[in-house]
Amino acid sequence: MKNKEIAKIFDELGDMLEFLGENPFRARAYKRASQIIYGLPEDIEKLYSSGKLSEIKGIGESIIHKIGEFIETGKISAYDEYRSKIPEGLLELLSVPYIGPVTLRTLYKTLHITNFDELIKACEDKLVRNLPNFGPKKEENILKGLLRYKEQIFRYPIGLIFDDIIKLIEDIKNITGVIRAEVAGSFRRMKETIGDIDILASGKSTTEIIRNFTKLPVIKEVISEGETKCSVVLSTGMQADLRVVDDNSYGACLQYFTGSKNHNVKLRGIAKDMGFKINEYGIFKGDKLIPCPDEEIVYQTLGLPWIPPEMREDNGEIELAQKGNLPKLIDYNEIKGDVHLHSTYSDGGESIKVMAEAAIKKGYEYIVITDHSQSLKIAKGLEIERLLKQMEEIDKLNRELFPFKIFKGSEVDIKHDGTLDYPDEVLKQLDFVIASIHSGFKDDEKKMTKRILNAIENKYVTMIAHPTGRILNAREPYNVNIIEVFKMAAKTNTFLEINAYFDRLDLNDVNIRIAKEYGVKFCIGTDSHNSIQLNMMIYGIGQARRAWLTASDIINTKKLEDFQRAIKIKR
DNA sequence: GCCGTTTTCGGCCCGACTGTTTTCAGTCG
Repeated sequence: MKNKEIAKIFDELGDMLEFLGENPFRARAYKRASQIIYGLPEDIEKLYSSGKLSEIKGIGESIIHKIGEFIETGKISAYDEYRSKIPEGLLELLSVPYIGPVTLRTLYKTLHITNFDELIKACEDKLVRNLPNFGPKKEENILKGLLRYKEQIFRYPIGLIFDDIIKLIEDIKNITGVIRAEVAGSFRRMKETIGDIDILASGKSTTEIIRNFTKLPVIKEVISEGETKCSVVLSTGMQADLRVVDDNSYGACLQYFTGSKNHNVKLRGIAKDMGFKINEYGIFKGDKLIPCPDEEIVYQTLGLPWIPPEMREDNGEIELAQKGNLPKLIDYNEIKGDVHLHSTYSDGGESIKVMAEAAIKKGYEYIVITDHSQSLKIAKGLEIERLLKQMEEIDKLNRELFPFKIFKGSEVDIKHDGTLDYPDEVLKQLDFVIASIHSGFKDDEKKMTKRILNAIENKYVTMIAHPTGRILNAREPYNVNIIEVFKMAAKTNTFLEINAYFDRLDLNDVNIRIAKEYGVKFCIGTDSHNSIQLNMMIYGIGQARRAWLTASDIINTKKLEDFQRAIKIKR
C-alpha cells in the first residue's frame, strides 16, 4: 500500500511551498490532502483505479493527477522540481519551536543556514540577533527551541503519560477559584502518541489561576504566561498549555481546544455559512453571544449531534453527523473480559489467581490466560507438560471463582518456518489460541505474509496478536502485506487483536479502519504482564473508537455465553 | 490547490502571546 508514502510527499510539498513563500492556501491544500490520504481506510491505488478519489473532498484534479503519476512512474515531477531547489534537511527546521516559514527563509537567505548544527552555531555566535526584525530574545528562543526539539523529537505514547496527566488535572482542580478542568487536545482524542498536553480550566480570576498553576511543583519552566493562557515545560520534559476561561465559555473552549485542527476548520466553515462566528468563547450571531457552557451546545447550534472526540479528525465524521448517521462507538465500559494475559508460568509477574481477581474487580466476566509457547525461551515459554499442568490449575480456579471464567489459552509463536510452536493435538485442547510473531522480524514481505497466513489458516488459531509488530518509538512494523492478512482473517473468522499495551497499540487506528472494511472482527487485549496493566484496556478501546468501531465489531464485548460461542465458530 | 442551492472566481477559522516594533508580523494551536 502506497498511502503513507504518498501522504508524506504531499506533506513535504506543503512544507516546501510554505518555505518558498508561495500561496499559503495552496500549501495548506497539500497538507490537508496529505492528512486525508494518511487516514484513508482503503488502498489508494484501488481508489485511484476505480476513479473514486474524486469523490473525496479535499482531493482535487491536480492532486489526483499527481497521485496517478506516482502510481505509474514512482515519482512526482512537481515534487522533484521543488526538492532540487531546497537543501536536504533544511525543512526539518520547520518542526522546531519558534521557527516558521518566514523565519526559516530569512535564516537561509541571509546566513545560508541549511541544517540544525549550522543554526545552533549561528545562534551561539550571536549572528541571528542582527537580522532584520530579529533580536536577542528571538535568537535565545530559537536556540532554546533547537535544544528542546533535539531532546523531544519523539511523541509520548499516551499510555506512558496517562496517569501523570490525570494527577496533574487533579492538582489543577485544587487551585483556588477553578470551577472545571480537563485535558483537551490529542490526549482527549486518544491519539496513540501525544506531543504536548492541552489543558482547559474555567474560573473567574483567570490571571490568578494561571499564576498559581505555574507554581505547581511539576512545572520546570514557564515558556509564556498571559492573562488567559500559558505554556510550561513539565519535569518530564513535556510541554503543557493551560487555557483558562469563564465557565460560560467552557464548552466552546473545550471544543476548540480538543481539535483536531482540521475538524475545527471545517466546523467553523459550516458556522460561517450559517451566519455564525465560532471561537473559543462561544458562538456569535453578529455581536450577540450564544453562551456555550457545554460542548453539546456548540454542535447543536450548528445542527449537529455531539461528535465523540476520538472521531474528530475530519475523516468524514462531520458529514456523517450531518446525515444523522454517527455510529454508536464502543463504550469504555463495554469490555467483558481480557483476552491476552501472561502469568508467572511464563514472563508475567503475578499468578493466574491474582490476575483473575484483578479482572473480577474490574467487573469482567472472564479472562483468557495466554502464556508464551515453548520456543520462546527468553520468556520462559511453556513446554507441553507445563502447559497441561497450567490447564489443571485453571480448572481448579474455575471451580473456585465460579461464575467467573478463566479460559485456557496460549500465545503461540509462529516459528520461522511458518509452523506453530505446538502441534494441533495440543492446540485443540485450548479454548483460545493466539498466534504471533516473536522472531525472524527481518523476513521479506512474501515470507512474513506467508508465515502469518499459515497461522490464520490453522483452524485452531482464534486470533493473531499485534499483527504488524510495530513498537512506538522503537520498531517499525514488519514487512507484511497487511491487506492479505485482513482478507484471510475475515474469510476464516480469525480475529485480529487490538493490542492495548501502551507502546504497541497494534493494530493502530488506520489499520483497524481498513480491516473493518474487509469484514474483520477484533478482540482488544492488554498483553498484561501484571494485574495493574489490565488498566491499559482504555488505550485499546481508544484506538477502536478512533477507528469508529462499535461493540458489535469487538468479540470481547460479548457476555460470557456469547463469547464462548464466538471463539468456537472457526472449529 | 480546492470548492461552490449565494459563487466556476474569489474566497479559504480565529485568537493569544511574543518580540520587534511604534502598529504589527510571526508563530502557535
